[in-house]
Amino acid sequence: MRSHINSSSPLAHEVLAAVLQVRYATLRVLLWRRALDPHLGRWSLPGGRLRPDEDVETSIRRQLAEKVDIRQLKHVEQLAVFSAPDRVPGPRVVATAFLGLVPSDVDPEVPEDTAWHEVDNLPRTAFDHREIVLKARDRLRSKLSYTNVGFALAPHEFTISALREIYSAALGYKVDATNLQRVLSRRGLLEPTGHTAPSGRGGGRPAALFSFGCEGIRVTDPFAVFRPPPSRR
Amino acid sequence: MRSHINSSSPLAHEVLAAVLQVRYATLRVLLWRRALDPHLGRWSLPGGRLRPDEDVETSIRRQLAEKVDIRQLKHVEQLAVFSAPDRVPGPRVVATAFLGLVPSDVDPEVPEDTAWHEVDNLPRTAFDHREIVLKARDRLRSKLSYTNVGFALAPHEFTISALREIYSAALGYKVDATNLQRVLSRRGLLEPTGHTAPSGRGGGRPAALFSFGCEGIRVTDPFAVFRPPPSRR
DNA sequence: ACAAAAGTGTTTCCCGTACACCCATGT
DNA sequence: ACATGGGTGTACGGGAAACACTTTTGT
Repeated sequence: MRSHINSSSPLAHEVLAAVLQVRYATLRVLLWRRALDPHLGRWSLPGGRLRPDEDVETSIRRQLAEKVDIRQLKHVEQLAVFSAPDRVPGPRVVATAFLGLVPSDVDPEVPEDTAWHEVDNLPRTAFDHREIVLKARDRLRSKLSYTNVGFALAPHEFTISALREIYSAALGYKVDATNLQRVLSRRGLLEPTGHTAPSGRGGGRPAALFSFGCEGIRVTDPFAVFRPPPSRR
Repeated sequence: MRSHINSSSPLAHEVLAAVLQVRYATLRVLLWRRALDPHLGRWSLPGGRLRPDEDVETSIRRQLAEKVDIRQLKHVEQLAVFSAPDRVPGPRVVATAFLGLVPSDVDPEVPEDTAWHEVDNLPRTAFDHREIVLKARDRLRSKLSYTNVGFALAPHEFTISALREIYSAALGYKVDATNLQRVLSRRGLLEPTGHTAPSGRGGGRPAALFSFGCEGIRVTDPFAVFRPPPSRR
């Protein structure tokens, strides 16, 4: 029988975040170099202990504020719990992992011991952090296709080809600019701003600038199959 | 600076599971009546404290074994962490919630204080358990369309119309038997067993029996859009 | 014969893709 | 003029939904 009075086996709880950004046509993650002994010098995810008065999301936002300007974090979502008893040496720590997204146009001031790393070319990481990063990448990849998360990776204003670079880098393969525009337009996500970007060195037609109308994640393609019957009016 | 030595603010961690089953054309969840004081008498999710030597999935499987035959649990997956500081009265408890699925043909012996309840007509529940159940339901609904989770709700052998009842109950609206068969066949999930079911009281053609070939969850419709280019050979 | 339930065929629609073609600008 | 990159139009294919039609049983 379980009881809420019998408080057996308390343990520590940490929150970690894989903060992702697309830059230089690559998907990157924010890591910091450990300054303490277990796995000293290895790269690890930002985060830390859960405090008594905060829930996990509040906690990760607070802790990330030390690394990046919190307003630049356009999206945060729970990833999974990592709880293998030996996932860190010493006393047991259960971790709640998050996925965070930062638009590609911001270059946040990060502390000295912190740096961006290519997700597809990770350095040696501490503990199970590599696994967490890869899970974050996979989550992002699937959500790009059926939600509007793209807004959290894109600058406020962008050309279609810039957006194409972002989607391509995140997904790991080239997407067609034409169809990207068509799909996002059909879903009502793309708003023309009226502005245009100057054409590049070799000439070329100046590109129109767009922005994502909506803030906040939304499912845009909820049911691939077994759709509910269209609501009669 | 975070440290793995400075073990500040330990707390308790519990694991909970929303175990779902379709029966009598309704989606049901396994709840048990609390015998202890905080929220005594209210219905709550099975689960309990995480032990020092187990990860969360091992823990929930162990604890569910007290309620249902573990072999009947066809699918288990993490749902989310619930961590509001005041989610339970008294000392703080963080919960990792799971979704569990049981096929519709098993009628497990459940302890006396345990019973199935309609998900769409829940009784008063303890703590935040209602929220957890609804989240489990929503997760199941979306996964039915792009994965093969259906296998975890269906009996080993079934007719298409029986399967239709299951999908309809889980999704909350009628699905077309014809298209259900076509979609699942196209995805290579349905295997004809060769057997047929006897026809009902009013006659009617006897139905062919099918089974899901695969055990274990698989994504069957990975990318709605932005598909990777077909791999050249 | 008739009703009932299962299964099949056909049609339609929509979405995503591929690709050819047109447009605007710099040199 | 011509190269360069942006944008549009069109045609194709596939998957899913809707629904009529056929098949097989019981009464």
